[in-house]
Amino acid sequence: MRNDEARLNHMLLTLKERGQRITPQRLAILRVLAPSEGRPSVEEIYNVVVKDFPTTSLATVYKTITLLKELGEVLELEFSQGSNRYDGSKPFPHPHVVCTRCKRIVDPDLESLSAMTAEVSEQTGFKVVNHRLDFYGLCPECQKEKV
Amino acid sequence: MRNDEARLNHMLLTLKERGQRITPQRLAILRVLAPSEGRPSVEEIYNVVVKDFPTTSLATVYKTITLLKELGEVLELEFSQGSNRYDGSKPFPHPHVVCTRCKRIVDPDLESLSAMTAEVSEQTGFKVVNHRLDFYGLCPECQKEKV
DNA sequence: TAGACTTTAAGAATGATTATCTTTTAATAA
DNA sequence: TTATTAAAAGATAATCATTCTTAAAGTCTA
Repeated sequence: MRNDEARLNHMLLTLKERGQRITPQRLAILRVLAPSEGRPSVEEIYNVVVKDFPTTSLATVYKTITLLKELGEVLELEFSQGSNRYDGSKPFPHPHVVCTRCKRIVDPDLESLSAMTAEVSEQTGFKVVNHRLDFYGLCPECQKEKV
Repeated sequence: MRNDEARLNHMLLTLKERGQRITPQRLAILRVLAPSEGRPSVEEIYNVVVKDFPTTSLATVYKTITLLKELGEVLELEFSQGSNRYDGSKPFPHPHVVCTRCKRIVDPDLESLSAMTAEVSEQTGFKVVNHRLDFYGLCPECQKEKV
């Protein structure tokens, strides 16, 4: 997909601008994160990268992710149980819809989001700068399944 | 507050109905959870309970929380770093507004919520059964602070 | 009160993440 | 191209919330 390539190049540019080195391991990690299909966990990224660079350490993946987070080039989806997941494709806050059965994640495009953010500010006086909006339920396919 | 007492009684009733025992430790835990001011962590609940029952174990608090979650009497707020927090006062999904500076949490009453849920269903075909809607930003007081 | 079953307490185990420390390497300039 | 050097990688230990295990204590019922 053309878009993934653009994301990869953008991430590379950001690293260079900040004086960060482009190592083979980092490039391999970026290649996994740029499309971010399935929003991989650190473990999953590691499993891909280790095929090409067998000496890669989990610590390297963790450190690269931390760097990318600081640069605003990856979105961390936190889960208190199980591992966190990472989206390098859309590294800004956005709503998710998660199927609790097959674990599929969809990014809806919600017109009502700006209205809700406005309502939050108006009602609480908060200056909203970030959000985590996740909806959980059954996707169309899983609704058809019996059990 | 009258309301806290009603919550406590409701929780006790639920436990009894399900054939669960009301032990002194459990009662002490419920007393902390019913008002849920500050949405305490397991550690914080433990620190209160251990004053009256010095032999109490952290495991007991964890097990009671697990039981209450199963009975739908407490809402778990997950955080991948730091501990989870628990709301026994409003044990159903509801939006939060969190101050990233002073950590204060406010429950807004959002009219736009039903519209957004409808938009999610319409657009994705998901049957939405749950959500986690958290907004992060600065509360009015913290906006006034300089740094 | 005895017996059966729960719950508690204490500490070990787990698992994701972070920290530490040594070795290796990418980027720069001679 | 090579030497230099600060950054990054790799290996492994440490951390910390949570879960598990097992034995002792408590609760309820007959």
